[in-house]
Order: sequence, then C-alpha cells, then structure tokens
Amino acid sequence: MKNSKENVGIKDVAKLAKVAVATVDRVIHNRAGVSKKTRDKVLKVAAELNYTPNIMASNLSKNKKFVFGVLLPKFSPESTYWELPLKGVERAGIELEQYSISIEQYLYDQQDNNEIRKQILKVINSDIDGLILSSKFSEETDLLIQDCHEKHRPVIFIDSNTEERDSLCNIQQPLYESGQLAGQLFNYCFHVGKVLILHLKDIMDSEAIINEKVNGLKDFFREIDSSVTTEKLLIVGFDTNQINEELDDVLNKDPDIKGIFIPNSKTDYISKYLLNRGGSKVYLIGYDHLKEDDEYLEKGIIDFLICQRPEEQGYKATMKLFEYLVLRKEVEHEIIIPLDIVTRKNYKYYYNG
Amino acid sequence: MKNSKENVGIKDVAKLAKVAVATVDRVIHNRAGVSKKTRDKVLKVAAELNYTPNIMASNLSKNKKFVFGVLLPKFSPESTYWELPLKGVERAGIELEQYSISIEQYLYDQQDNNEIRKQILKVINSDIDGLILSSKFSEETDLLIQDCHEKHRPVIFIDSNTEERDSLCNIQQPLYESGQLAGQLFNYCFHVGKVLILHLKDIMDSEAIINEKVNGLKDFFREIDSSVTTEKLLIVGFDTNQINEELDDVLNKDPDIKGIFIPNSKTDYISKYLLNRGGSKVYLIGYDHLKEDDEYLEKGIIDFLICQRPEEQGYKATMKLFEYLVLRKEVEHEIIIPLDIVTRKNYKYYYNG
DNA sequence: CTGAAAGCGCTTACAG
DNA sequence: CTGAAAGCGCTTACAG
Repeated sequence: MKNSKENVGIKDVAKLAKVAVATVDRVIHNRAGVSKKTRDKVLKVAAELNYTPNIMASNLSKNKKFVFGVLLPKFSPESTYWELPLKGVERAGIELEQYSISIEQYLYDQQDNNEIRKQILKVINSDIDGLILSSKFSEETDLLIQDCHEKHRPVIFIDSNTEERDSLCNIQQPLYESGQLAGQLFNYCFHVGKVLILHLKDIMDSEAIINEKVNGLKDFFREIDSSVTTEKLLIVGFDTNQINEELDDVLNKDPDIKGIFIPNSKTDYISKYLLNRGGSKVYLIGYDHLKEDDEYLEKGIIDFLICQRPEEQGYKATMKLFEYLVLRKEVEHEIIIPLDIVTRKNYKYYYNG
Repeated sequence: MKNSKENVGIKDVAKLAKVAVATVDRVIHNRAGVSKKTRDKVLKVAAELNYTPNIMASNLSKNKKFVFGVLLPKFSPESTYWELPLKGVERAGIELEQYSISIEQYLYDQQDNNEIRKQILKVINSDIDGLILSSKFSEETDLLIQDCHEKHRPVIFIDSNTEERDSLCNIQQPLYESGQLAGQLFNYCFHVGKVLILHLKDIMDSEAIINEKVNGLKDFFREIDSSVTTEKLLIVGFDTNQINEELDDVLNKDPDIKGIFIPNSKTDYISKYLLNRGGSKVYLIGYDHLKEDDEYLEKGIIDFLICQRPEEQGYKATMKLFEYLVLRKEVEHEIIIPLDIVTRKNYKYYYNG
C-alpha cells in the first residue's frame, strides 16, 4: 500500500534506466552534464518506481555540517522576554545535534546601536547556512536581509508583524486580534467604566505593534456598542517613583477606571504598583507570561495575560530551517501563532512547546 | 567549544584503543563477547574522545524500518474529537517518513466491545515497534499493556489521567485544575446565581474524569466563598427532543441559572438548544474545540472552551516514540498538556501544534 | 574473544 | 556526457 515494494533506491533506478548511479544522482539534483535523452529516461524511470531519495543517506555521504545563526536581543533583568525564544531555539538545537547542526548566537544589547551594527556585520561575514531573527529591529535590518537573499541564506523572522518578502518564513502574531481578545475579556469583567491603556515604553517597542493592539481593543468596544471608554497613558522609563506618581495621579482622578490594558510585556511593573496600592479591584490584562508575573497572577492582581508562545516561536523557527535546509522540504511562508490566555488557574501548566 | 575537534567517529576510537571498529561497536552497544580488558579500554578511549555515535549512520546501516501502532476510537459524526489526536499522529508520521517510519492505525468503534477486542488482538499479533493509545478504554487494556511490556514495546498514553506504570510516557491533562479554571472564568462573568453542571453522557466518558473536573469547579467556588451554587444534571443519549425537554424543564424552573458547565466535548448539543431558546444570557463553558463549536463561539453562545491540544497530544506521542526508538533518547514519563482557553476572539488561530 | 570485509543509500572526485 | 570506485559512519555476518 505504501511504496510499490520494498524501498526503491538509487540503484534500482540506475539499473532500470541502464545508467550509472552517479548519473541518476546528477539528474535527481539537476546537475549539469547530462544529455537530455538520459535525463528524460532517468526521470521517467524514477517516476515509475516512485523513487524518493533517502535524505539521511544523502546527508551522511555529503558529510555536511550545518550552522544556524540566531540574531536576537540580549535579555536582561529588565527585559527577560527574549530569553524565551532563545530557549526554544536552544531546545531545537539540542534535538538537532544528531544531524550535525549547530547554533551560533549573535546577541545584541537593544540599547546599543553600535553593538547591533557589529553583530549584523558578524552575521554577514559568518558562514552560517540560515538565520533566525526577530522582526525588524534596526535600520540595518534591510541590508542584512538583502545580503542573506543574495547569498541564498534562508531567513526566518519570529515575532514578525509585517509581511517580509525576502524571508523564507515569517512567524506572525495576530496583533489586532489580540487587542480584540483583550476587549472581550474585559467585557466579561465589567460593562461600564473605563479602560486605561497604559504603555510603559520599552526601547524595543515598535509604535506600529502597540497601535495594532490598541486599535483592536478600541474597535472591540466600538463594535459591540459598549459604554466602556478608553484612555491612553504613556510612561517613559522604568523609574518606580515616577510610575507610582503618574498612576496615582490618573487613578485617583478617575475612579471610573475599571481595567488596565498593558500592550507590552511590562505587566509586572504595573502589578507591583497595584499590589501596593490596594483599593478597589482594577482588572489587569497584559502581554506575555514572564516568570515575574507569576506572583501577581497568584495574588489575583493580573487577570489575564495574552501570550504568543515565544518559546514555540523560537523552536518552530529552528525546525523550519532544518526542514528547509536538511530535509529539503517546502516551508510555508507565514505561520500564525495562536493567542493563548494565561490566568491564575492555568499559568502553572503554560509552557511553550 | 563543542566537540574536541572535528567529529570523532568509531574509527578514531578504534585506532586509539588499538582494536577493530567491530569491537568498538560491540562495546558501545553492550553486546556480549568482549573481554573485560578490551571493553574497559574502549570505554576509556571513547570517553576521552567524547565519542557519540552517529545515529543516522547507525540506522542507515541497520536498514531497519519502524512501525508505530496507534490504537484509538474511530471518530464519527457524533463524536469528532478523536479525529484530532489522529491528525497529530498522521502529521508526525509524514515528517518521519524520512526515517523509514510508518504508522499503522487500529481504530475501533467505542460502542462495539467485540471490535475493541478484535483490534487489541490485532495489535498483539502485529509486529509494531511501539504503541500509542488513549487512556484505559476497556477491560482488556491491562492485558494489552502487559503484553507490550513483555515484548519490550514502548507504550505511550494520550488523554491520560492516571499514572500508568508500565508505559514509556503518559501525556496528561490536569483535570481538576481545568474545573478550577472554569470556575475562575465563571467568576469573571457573574458573582451570584447558579452553575448547572450538565453532563450529556457519551459512552466513552469515564465517570472518574468527569468527577475530577466537576470537583475542581465546585472547590473553586467553595474556596473563594462564592455565593454561586452548583447543580448537576445528567442526560443520557443525544436525542434532541429529550435534551430540549429536560433543559427547558430545569432552566424554566430555575431562573437563577447563570452558567452552564459541560464537562465533556458535547458543548455543541447544548449550544444548539441555547441558540434556539433565546432568553437571557447564560454563560457557557465546555471542553474541547471541535469544528461544530465555531458557529456557537461566533454567535456568542459558547463563552469559553477549555482545550487540551488534542492534535499536539497525538503529534507529541509519535515524536516521543521516535525519540525513544530511533534516536534512543530518554523520554520523560509524564508530560502535562497546558490548559488552553478558546473564545470567540481567538478560536480562528487555535491550532494544535 | 577479535578482526577484515561487505553493505546501508547516497555523493564526490577522477578518468575517460 | 558517462561510469567505476572510494567514502560518509556505522552494523552485520563470517572467519579465525
């Protein structure tokens, strides 16, 4: 039912086509130096026999080692998010060691433009076979992508939000829809009042990404004709005193605020404030599940976190590179990551496969 | 930083240990017929050189084909759930074709004890190398497991809820916690009233599983001192008229019912009723995301579905079998699947990776 | 108990 | 343009 008989190999094709195995090999891989006549004959026989090459034998005989590059922000105590995708890449890397694949990390401090440039140059001059990187993170990204394109190095974006053309694959998150989801969740919590959209600005935040999320949220309330209104507050910097002051200011002035929406992964900063503040319940929805959030989930300060399986993104990106380069499979150009909801009662089981 | 130098192979070990490669092979695989002295020497050199065998070359030379068996309920129009794990298994199967792995399906009608027995016998007499099956589904399961154990056939349970001892791996779902999660979600929707626990009994439902979920829910309300009460209703059979009658009866008698909890995947049956009934909003939380549910999610009849990545369970089970049998890695004995929450605003992106 | 040789399915020089 | 042979890293008879 599966293959005609036992596994048919290159030898079977060669014999039936009355050529040498080397010739079959040439035809299969479209190498030059085969007459049209022989080529056609081999192709015909291969098709008849339903021949599929044994990739493992192929890789073994080529004795090729693959190196995957991964270009991501360094994670720091203040922004631990990037630890997660990298973890996923590393996990995949361990699984793929078997196939003579190694991972080369190019990590940069997001604040340091000079270092970003340095790492990009290192990637360009490296001999990696493929690259994983986070969506556009600097002016020079385009240059890098173009370089990879010219060198036929496949590129995979994680945390992607635009449609990159010259990439092998973009791992995307539905941003607008995540805002809509937040709206829906708020709507289960209260029906009148105000949602404070609180952007605690991180240097890496792209305005476009934040806006997509915020628009999703606002549109949700608009679409259902809710009497819930929204108000935006931008805080720059992570100074605790400043955060406390600004929030005190807004929350005391406006007792209608029933919910706070945090469109990035800085939920823990706000949680800390809310925990100390006490007062009446304010529903809190943020993004990403960092370990810093657990305490506040447990205490009921954070109600929902919308998550994008950052580990899985890194893992998948690596696996797709493997499928493309080693197994020579096709890879879908867009992969959309589900919108997970993490709460007090399921965070313990939330991993990123 | 990685391996001492280039890849060290069996030849390098042989040369340094001053033995033939065949001897190194014997030692590596713990085969009999090697003197203690040679064995120790080889082991020592292998350790020094940090030798790790190339599994791909090994599998190639062994020319071994693996067959994985999968023993699951047939899915039918009335119970489509089991389509999902099987899909995951099949997806993994396609990825693993490369490694000379094929999947053999043993599907049974859950209602037909005779067929169950027949399939179990077929599995016992098959020449599969490993088995994936759903948690205990008949009296004969124990027998089957014992048989596999004796034949050293690794067994992986999906949808597992007990700690199987003789299995390679159990893919588990936190049942009690899923009930707690449902409680938490209801608690966002209303604070006074009653939750109807509605068990539309499927032949495959295990009382133990249902109870775990229900206990989680009840305990949640108890723990937070909620004034929400619960009431249980059991309906046997899927006759629409009967369902309608019984539900009309309960809901009309008890206008306090603000929520319905469906502890299995039959949410769509109840949804259909609620859609036609109209009346004031009743919050609905069920299990599993079947395609039948989409319509009701979209219309706001179903509020939340708690999901256990059924596809991922099948996929993972297959991959773990692969890791164990082909790559000869260790496999964790318990794998806990996260509790996903599916709602109107994220169901479109919910796949099971 | 140990080793030399052939083979797994493919690729890569090399020779013609 | 085509083929014979060696080799990738390991395993499996076979011989001693």
